[in-house]
Amino acid sequence: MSERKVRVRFAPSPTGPLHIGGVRTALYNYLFAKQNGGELIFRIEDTDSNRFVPGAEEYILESFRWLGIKFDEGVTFGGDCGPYRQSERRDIYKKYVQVLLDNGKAYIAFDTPEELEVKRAEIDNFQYDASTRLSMRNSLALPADEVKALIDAGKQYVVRFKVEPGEKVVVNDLIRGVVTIDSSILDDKVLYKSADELPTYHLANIVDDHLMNISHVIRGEEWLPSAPLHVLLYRAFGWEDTMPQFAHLSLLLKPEGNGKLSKRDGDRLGFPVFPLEWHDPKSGAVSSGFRESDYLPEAVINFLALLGWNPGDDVEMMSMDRLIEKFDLAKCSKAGARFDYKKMIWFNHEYILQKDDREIAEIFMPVVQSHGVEPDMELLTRIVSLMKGRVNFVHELWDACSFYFIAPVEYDEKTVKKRWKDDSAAKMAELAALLDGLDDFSIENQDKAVHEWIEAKGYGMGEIMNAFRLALVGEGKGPQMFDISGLIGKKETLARLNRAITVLG
RNA sequence: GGCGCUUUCGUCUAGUGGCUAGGACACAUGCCUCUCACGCAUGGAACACGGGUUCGAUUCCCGUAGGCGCUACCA
Repeated sequence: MSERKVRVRFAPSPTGPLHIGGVRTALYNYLFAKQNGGELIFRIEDTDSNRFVPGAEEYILESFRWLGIKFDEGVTFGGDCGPYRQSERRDIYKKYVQVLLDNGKAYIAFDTPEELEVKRAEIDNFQYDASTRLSMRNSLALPADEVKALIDAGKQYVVRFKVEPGEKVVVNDLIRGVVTIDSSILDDKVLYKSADELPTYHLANIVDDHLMNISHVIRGEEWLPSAPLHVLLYRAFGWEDTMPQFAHLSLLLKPEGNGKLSKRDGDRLGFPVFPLEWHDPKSGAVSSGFRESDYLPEAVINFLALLGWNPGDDVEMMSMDRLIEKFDLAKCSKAGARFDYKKMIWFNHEYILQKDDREIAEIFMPVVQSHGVEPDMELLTRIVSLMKGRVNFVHELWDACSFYFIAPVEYDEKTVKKRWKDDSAAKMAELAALLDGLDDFSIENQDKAVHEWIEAKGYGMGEIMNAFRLALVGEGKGPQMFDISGLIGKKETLARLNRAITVLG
């Protein structure tokens, strides 16, 4: 391979929300580009006007913004190889289709989709190829004047690639090694449709990758069967010397059962398969997204990076910079990877742990506010530092720590039974009096005073603290007691204590 | 059906001819402890099968079986 500048692309079709598998493909492209000081191009492959979904392009762009995958060039990013939307490149494709027609690598076919359907119904495994093309209605079988007449009459046609049979086509894949297929099994693919004056994927893809100086094509495994066709296309254009290197990534599979990961799996098992929430413009259906489900983008990236690739050491927590440094196409696994959403939850937990308390508090603040509470950021940050280790998602923090803001109205029955004894009220009254007498209500001072009191009286640590906890929290959970009383303050602590004494008796 | 890709613990994977087959998630147990968690420690758990090649195969080759993908005027 020559020392060509690394240029890769992510080229989705705007047909709906970006699937998580597509996100991983984009991520690998990004990592590869950045590692090699190259560029990542964002191209929109909208050659099928029937499948266009409004809003999809914006959705995809917003997804990558959230995830921190940055493009260097392409739709909305500019660059010298534009336009980057295939629907805006009609003239370019038209020109190259003509090149193929002129050098006999392609031909015009008039068979309608309906006619082909009939043919397929009649003949088992019918394929439009060297063995059948002469019996079809095309410029190879028909006299030249008739072809011209049909075109002049405005008859719709397609341009098909003329695949020469009996040739071993070799694809050198960066992940899978040498893949060889016999050109005889390939069909004469439609490259261009006169009806909408647009090419199909195969032609547009090759022309664009060539014109945009793409050096490596990193894409999903579903493209592997058509890679030989693409090689043939590069050859037909005489671009074989600058043909990009291919790397076909394994697919993402269902967490359980058979098949590839689908939206249904997410719904069934309770995890998203899209980066952002998606509102389908036609059906109005809403699909959940990782962002709205409270996943941190770092966790999604880290998890996805390790699904089908790993650096070969035991380090799993990796920042984007680290991933860029360590990524290696040759270490990508060849077999499909099941989507282990439990591990992703673990990653989310780890990233909550790793992030600054303040940063988590800022994410948490709107959740708190939605419950009608307006804490100051300092207090919330302290609470977060005490509580964040116990949750997998930021929003779970509310259930874990709402007692800091809202006094218990009820007391958990089981906990009362277990922790509130006949003499608890009396002891809590003593504790209340003791705390009331403290001028210094700091956590350290409370801790000292209460311990001395417990020791002097010969009380059990557990009986005091558990009853105290029940009074302040309403149930048997939470951090160290003085981390609660100290933060809610003396007045609130005494109020909760007194209420428990009254209510529980 | 045809063609291609693929196959190590339940899951993600390390491994590249000789290892007690390593790590992580999940699971179980224990420790910590004023509760619940976190955390920490420990444990169970895998080379799909059959032939070769070799002194020796998880590792190389060939089959079989399973899995996945493609087989459109969709990408």
